[in-house]
Amino acid sequence: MLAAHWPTTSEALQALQDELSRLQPPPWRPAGDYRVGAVFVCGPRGSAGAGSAGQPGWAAAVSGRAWAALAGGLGAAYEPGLLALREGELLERAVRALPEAPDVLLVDATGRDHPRRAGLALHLGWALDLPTVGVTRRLLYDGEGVWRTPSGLWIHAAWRTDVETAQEVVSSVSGRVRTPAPLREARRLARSARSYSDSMPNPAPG
DNA sequence: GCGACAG
DNA sequence: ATCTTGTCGC
Repeated sequence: MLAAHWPTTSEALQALQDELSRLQPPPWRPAGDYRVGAVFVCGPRGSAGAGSAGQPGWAAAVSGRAWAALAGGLGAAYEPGLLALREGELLERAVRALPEAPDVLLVDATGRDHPRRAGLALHLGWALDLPTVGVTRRLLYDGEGVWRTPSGLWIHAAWRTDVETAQEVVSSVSGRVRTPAPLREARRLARSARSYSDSMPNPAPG
């Protein structure tokens, strides 16, 4: 139910975030051969700042060797604490387009480090019923539930994950480069989808 | 009034 | 987020 997962007003989102922060889903722990996926969304090339409601967007998700990419619409303009209004639905659709879900999903967003303790990484995990880990360049609120990688990224406990699990998951897919491999791949695919759209003729009106 | 503020 | 520019290290 996409609509119920992603409110379209800040009041409704804040109310949902308050509810999500109180949930206590069973913790997930890495075991055996587990698959780390990732999802990424980007806006139009050349756009900067907070953007605006209704801009086009592109999202891609990866899980092992499988991937999916799609074009869609971004929601509201970006506002700190309300990123779900802008990116939530597109992220969910990209992950659902995968032929098989990963065991745990990396998301470019925070988890407990949020004014209402329910950042987009946590929210998306709830919406997808999938354990998630947040990965960001900067903190949002107060650094609750985060671990800092040697390369300076912030790793966030999110849906069904604590800081230790988040660290273990990210470390298992991190190599020489700063960004964890699945996230790099999802980012590459989303931007590739954007380039493809840019190369296509405009759709006929009507 | 100013800057800061996940992406 | 995205783009540009510059700098450092391999």
